[in-house]
Amino acid sequence: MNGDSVQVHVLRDDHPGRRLFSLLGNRWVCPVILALEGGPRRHSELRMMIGGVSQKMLTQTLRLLEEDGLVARTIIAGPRRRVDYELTPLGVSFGELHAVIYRWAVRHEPELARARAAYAAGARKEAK
Amino acid sequence: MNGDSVQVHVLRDDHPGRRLFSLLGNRWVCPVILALEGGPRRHSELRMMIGGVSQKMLTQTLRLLEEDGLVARTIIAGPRRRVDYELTPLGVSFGELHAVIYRWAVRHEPELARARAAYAAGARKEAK
DNA sequence: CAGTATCCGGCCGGATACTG
DNA sequence: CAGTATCCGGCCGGATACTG
Repeated sequence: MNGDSVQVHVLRDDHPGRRLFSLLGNRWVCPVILALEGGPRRHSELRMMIGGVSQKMLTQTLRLLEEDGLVARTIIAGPRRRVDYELTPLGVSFGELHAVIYRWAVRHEPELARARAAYAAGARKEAK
Repeated sequence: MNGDSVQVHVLRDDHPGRRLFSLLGNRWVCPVILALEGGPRRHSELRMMIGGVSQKMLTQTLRLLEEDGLVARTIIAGPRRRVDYELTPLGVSFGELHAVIYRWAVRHEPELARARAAYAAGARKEAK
């Protein structure tokens, strides 16, 4: 609630939210989280669910999420080895946060589109 | 609420939230928004408030926010020309969203730290 | 299948010099 | 002051080849 106390911390490079923000900005983090909301998935299943992701980027993203404890990786040994990925409770909570942001985006989409159109149309003329 | 409908859209490259997420991940967007929550500021004031930002990055970030209608740029002509930046109503709303994310980060910080420590300590050994 | 290992072009962001 | 214009190194992410 106190804007000042938030400001002091958030302006620093290592504040608690920094890593979270960069996680949110990551191209594949949100798609992966969403794909996992339906339950545990294997690497190959995820690749098919998420269009356009390369094998390297998918592995990299999964490691990142694993490191932050949002995703758990389980190896099931046997004649046909398999590897499952699933959301941890923390990952589920993160998914809810994601939904909040997404809803904000959807709600304000018209305003955002209008602003961009105005800017592109040359609102910058008078600024120049 | 319906996870499926969100999923369908968010997996695409051009969904409404995409741009917002990349905005949140931007290194300087949040610091600038926070610095502007105290009222209109000039370029040079912002540079001093936000440690470590270069002149180029500050200008670039302000243009980005201006383009999305989160920040308004006003030129006050006169013998001593000056340029003010301030949050639009949309920008203020965005700041509130930011606070929600920040609070999530603070609340879950202990869990995140624990997960990272466990990962670094070699939770990956058994995975290898 | 679920990765690791390389190569490699493109973009991002910092430093520096210059302008109305 | 509030920028624009360049240069330039480093990292990010895709493509490709190889492995247990």
